[in-house]
Amino acid sequence: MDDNPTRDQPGDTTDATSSRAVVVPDRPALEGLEDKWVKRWEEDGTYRFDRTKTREQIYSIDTPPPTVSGSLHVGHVFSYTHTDLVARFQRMRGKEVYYPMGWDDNGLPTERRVQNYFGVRCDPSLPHDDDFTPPEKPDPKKQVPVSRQNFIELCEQLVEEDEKTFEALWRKVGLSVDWSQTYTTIGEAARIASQRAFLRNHARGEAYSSDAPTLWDVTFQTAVAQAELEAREYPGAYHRVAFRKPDASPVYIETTRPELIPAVVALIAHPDDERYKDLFGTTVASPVFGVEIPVLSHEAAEPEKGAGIAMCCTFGDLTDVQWWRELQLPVRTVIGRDGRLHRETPPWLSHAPAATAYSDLAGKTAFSAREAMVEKLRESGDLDGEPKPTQRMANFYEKGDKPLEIVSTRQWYIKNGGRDRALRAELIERGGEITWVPEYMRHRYTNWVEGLNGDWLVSRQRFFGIPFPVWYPLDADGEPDYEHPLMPSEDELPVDPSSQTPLGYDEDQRGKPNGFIGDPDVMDTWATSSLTPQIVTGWERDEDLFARTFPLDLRPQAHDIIRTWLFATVVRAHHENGMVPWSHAAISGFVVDPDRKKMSKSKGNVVVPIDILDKYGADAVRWRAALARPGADSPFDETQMKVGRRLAMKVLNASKFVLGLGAVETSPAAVSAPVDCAMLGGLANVIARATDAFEAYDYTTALEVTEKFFWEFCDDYLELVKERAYGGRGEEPAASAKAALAIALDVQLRLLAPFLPYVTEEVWSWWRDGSIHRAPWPLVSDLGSAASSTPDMLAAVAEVLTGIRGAKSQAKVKMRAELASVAVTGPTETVALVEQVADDLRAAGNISGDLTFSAAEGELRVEAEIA
RNA sequence: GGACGCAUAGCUCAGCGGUAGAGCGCUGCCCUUACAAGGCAGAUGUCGCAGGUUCGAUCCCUGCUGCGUCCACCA
Repeated sequence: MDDNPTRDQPGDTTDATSSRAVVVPDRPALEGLEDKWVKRWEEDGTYRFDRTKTREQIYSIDTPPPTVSGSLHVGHVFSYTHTDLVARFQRMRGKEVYYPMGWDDNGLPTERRVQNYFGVRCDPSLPHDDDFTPPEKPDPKKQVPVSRQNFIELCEQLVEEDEKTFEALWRKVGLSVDWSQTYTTIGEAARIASQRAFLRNHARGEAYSSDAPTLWDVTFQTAVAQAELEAREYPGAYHRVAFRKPDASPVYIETTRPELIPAVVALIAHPDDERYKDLFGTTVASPVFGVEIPVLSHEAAEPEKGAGIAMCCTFGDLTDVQWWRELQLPVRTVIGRDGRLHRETPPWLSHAPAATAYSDLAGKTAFSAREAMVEKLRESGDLDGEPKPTQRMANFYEKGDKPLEIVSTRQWYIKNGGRDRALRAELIERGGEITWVPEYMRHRYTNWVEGLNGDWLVSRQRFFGIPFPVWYPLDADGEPDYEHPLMPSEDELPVDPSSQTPLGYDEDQRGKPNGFIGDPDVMDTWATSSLTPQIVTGWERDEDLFARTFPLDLRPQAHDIIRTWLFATVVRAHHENGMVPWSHAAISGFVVDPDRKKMSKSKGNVVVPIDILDKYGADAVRWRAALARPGADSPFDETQMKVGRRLAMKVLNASKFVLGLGAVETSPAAVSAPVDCAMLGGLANVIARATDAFEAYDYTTALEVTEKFFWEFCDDYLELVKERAYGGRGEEPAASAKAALAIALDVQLRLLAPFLPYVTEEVWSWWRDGSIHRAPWPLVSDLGSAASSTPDMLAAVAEVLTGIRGAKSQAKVKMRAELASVAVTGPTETVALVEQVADDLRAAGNISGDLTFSAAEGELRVEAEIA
């Protein structure tokens, strides 16, 4: 590893000061600090991970890989800053911080961006074109079809550009990431890890394939998982429809999906429902098609809903799936993967007049088929009244805009406790092993796991993703044998079954009888990102690194993906490692717009981070981010950035002043004046409180405590000791003030360093060697005996100062105005404390006449007379 | 419908058994030799509602109301 001097743990800071020239600029400025230090930190390897450290010395972070196909908004900047605050604190506490960065470039969002950006679409049937160049001007209406491989190449090309932009932004924000430790979710390490973990899941029986009803997005033509669902309002209408008993009398059901009447397999009511008890076991005829349908009973039927008796189709909703499974009903599928009714007439409708009726629906989308069906029901007299419009909730794929259908397909699943009580209990217990920040976020996890209704569907019928390392043998008829998949050994990974062959087969046997086919599916992006702990720590790739970093210390992420990313990650580590992958989960809130609405591109309320960073500076933006407590949503208010900027400016100016006095000696032994000791006593409390807060991941309190002290330090203490520090009352009193100033500055810079990495580093460079970000976090013991046990003294003196300033403000004179007399009265003890600082007060208040102190009833009072 | 969170100054938020706090904003003053993209000073509240516990409740308990988030809800 490198042997850069900045890497040395400090200890060199104390002797560095004496031998080194202190260079304080005349006009310190915030402008240019970011470029300067980003460059220096890179050159010096300030945040480079030292892998010689042991697990106990290391603090490791499972950073969320941002989706590079999207754009970063202020919310990202805030939450990544939160992680960086913790990283910087831990680093200064002496931990070697393992802080990598990943890019999530895998999956559907990238595909969509590539389609729009280049004006292409993937057609897997096309051969690869070596010389392909995308159209110069992408035409969204006429996307050029390209082969799967060309498409993936374009994905990789675009993603690389995006990643550079993202990295530049993160560097500017000041993330103390080790930029030599990056990964992508489509990169080789991720591909190998994903396939290896899958092979092991499969070998242990945790992954299986199954041909079963699946939630299906007809736009993207892929299966989706429960975790990717979003319930949305969707306009529909109740249709009251008659099924006919053998005597032709009607049994009315209500449905919002009359187009599924050709797919009805049963009518179902609750077993205790008196209205339908007599019908159980009999059959009725479906309207229009006249198919004979059994009437059955099932507990899941709800008497209050609709007519109390439901038509069960394969498949309209998840209740249908339950009935179909539990009542062992036949499959009568009419909706295909493209969301249209099958073009061929289904066998159970092959008789006249059903076939004729169906031919009018064949090939139509669900929407048009519904209209056509309603017309037929009207004609046949089976529609009772008019359809009643309603807003119903329907499941959507979170990225899609058409309601999901349920289609029977073969898919890969990973067991997640959704169908196994014992596993579910184990996973809930794993959630309990994690320290949640904030604590109440654990409920989101528990709730989700308790509500699971099936295993985790991990296969997607897409292109830009990690393929399943699976082939299937074909029988003599060319039919795949899904029960006996062919899998590679781990040392062959990564494999692409569409271009590589399984052991014992030749490429020319692909797709031939007695040959093989590759599994065409890719893994869902969560199936890869659920392995980020393993990917970043070098699981099965770099056992040495793995031993030093796994399980990790921290998983930072937002609350909306607890059910997806966090839970999936726990599932994988539980299966593979038998433990939770990290000890802490820190959950960030969102940045919302001033109306408390979540920022989203479609609402047009997204704030672009680079503009804010350029305008106020990274330190200011980080300061604002730090005020958002873990888990709490935070409204974006640009005016608050100004406050952060002012703090950063104040750090520069106050430092310039202190160091300009020549106050650079930080020996506590030189501090003798009681008020100096009192100030350091207050600072000792601040160190203790900020440290405790940071240890508990409460960076907000750490900042508040530190910042409050800093402003008081500037407004009161600096003003108070200015004259004395200039040497107005002799050398020893001046030396005490200067030492106290230098110590306080040194400590406060370090306390502020995680929040304001740029200004603190800048000031540090004026008088210290090495990076402040590798300096040790301050300890109360650094202040030695100089910190007095009466920090109240400074507060009392500040109150008198305020009284003096108030008198001048009221008299509308300038603050330097001379005072003829000042009388301080109040509680005996407080007055006694203040009296010890009489000389400083006299100088700070420019009191030329009497300054008297006397005990009196009531609060501390200051009477001042203008000269 | 379920879970969780929130409700304190105009705004954003601290506080959490003992006389209500900060920053922003607002008002006034000050070109002060660290700082005018500044400094100083000042005003501002039935601490959501109703009960209970307590000598005492913004704080603890119960209920309610409102807001937010996640989940469930397709007959």
